Amino acid sequence: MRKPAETTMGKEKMKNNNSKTKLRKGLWSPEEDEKLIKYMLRNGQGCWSDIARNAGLERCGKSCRLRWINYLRPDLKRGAFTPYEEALILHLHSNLGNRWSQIAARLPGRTDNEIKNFWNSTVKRRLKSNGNYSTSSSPNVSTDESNPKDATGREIVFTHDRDMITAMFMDSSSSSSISMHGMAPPNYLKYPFPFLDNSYDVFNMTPPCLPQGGAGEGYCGDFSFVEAGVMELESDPLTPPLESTRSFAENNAGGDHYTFDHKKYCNNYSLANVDDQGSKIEGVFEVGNPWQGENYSKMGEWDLEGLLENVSSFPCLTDF
DNA sequence: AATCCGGTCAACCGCTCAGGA
DNA sequence: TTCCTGAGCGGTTGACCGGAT
Repeated sequence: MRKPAETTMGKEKMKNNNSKTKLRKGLWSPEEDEKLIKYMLRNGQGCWSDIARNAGLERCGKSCRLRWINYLRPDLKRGAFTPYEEALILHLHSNLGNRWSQIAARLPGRTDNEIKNFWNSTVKRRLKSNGNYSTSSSPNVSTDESNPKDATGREIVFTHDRDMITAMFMDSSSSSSISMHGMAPPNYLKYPFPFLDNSYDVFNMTPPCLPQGGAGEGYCGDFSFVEAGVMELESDPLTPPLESTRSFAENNAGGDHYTFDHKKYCNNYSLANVDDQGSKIEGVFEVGNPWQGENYSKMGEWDLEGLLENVSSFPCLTDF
C-alpha cells in the first residue's frame, strides 16, 4: 500500500475546485511535515480539507489528519511501550476488543494506529509462540473446585505467561467474570508473587503476605498487578469509578475487610486488612510506578528462564 | 557480500457515523 | 427523509530495516 511518494490522481473531490488537482500519496517529505506542523501550530485544528489546501499541501485532508494524529502531534509519546502500557493494552483489549481508538484514549500520547500495530505484531506473535496471553474477549477459562476463592466467593483462576499474570474472578451466581492483569515483578525470583501461592487468595491474604512497615521493593509487582487491574475494573460492582483515590473490595461481604487504596496510580498506596475482631494490619507505601525509574531500569536484569521455571512450579496455575 | 526473511510501522482504503442543508 | 460531506475508525498493504543464512 505504501508507495514511494508519487503524484497521482486522488479520488477525493475538491470541495471548491473543479480542476483535477493531483494529490500526493505515499511517504511524507520533511518539507511537507514542516508545512503541516507550522500550519497546525499557527491555526489549530479545523476542517482537514481546508488545512490541506491552506497549508499548501498537495495532500487530501484525510492524509493530513492521519499524519498529524499519528506522527506530528507534539503530545505524542515516542519509543517502545513500557511493560505497564503493555499490561494496560492487554487488559483493555480483553474488555474492548479491537476498539483501538478507545484503547488509545486511555494511553496518553499513544495513537490507535500505534497500538494496533503493536497488537498485530508483538502481541499476536507472543500469542502465537506462547499460546497464552489471556487476551480474548471471551477467555476460555474453566472453573475448578480446587481454585482459590476470594472473600465474596468468586473463584479465582490464574493464568500467565512469563511476564504477564492474569487473575479472573469467576462469579458463578451471575455467570459473570472480571479479570485483572499484571506484570510479573522484576525481582520476582527474590520475592515470589504471593497471589500465586495456594495459601493465599487475593482478598484474604494472611499477615505474612502483607508488607511489613513500609515500602518493600519486592512488592512492587503486587502493586502493579493490583493497580493494572483496578484501573479497568469499571464494570466490577465492587469497584468505584476510575478516579483519584479508590478502594478495592471495600464491600467485601464476609470475613476480613480488605482494602487497597492508591492515589493517581503511582505514588501512594495503603493496604489494610481488618479481621473479624477488628484487628487491622496496615501498610502505607510510596513505591512510585514500578515500571519507571530505577525499578523499570531493572527490567533488563530479569532472569526470564528462571522465572518461567519458578512460576510453573506453582500448583494453582493453569493454562500454562 | 549478497540474498532471504520476518518484523515494524507509516500510510492508504473502505466503511460507518454524525451533522447540516 | 434524503443526500452530501467531513471526520474517524479498523483492516490491510507494502516499504524499510535488521538479523540470519
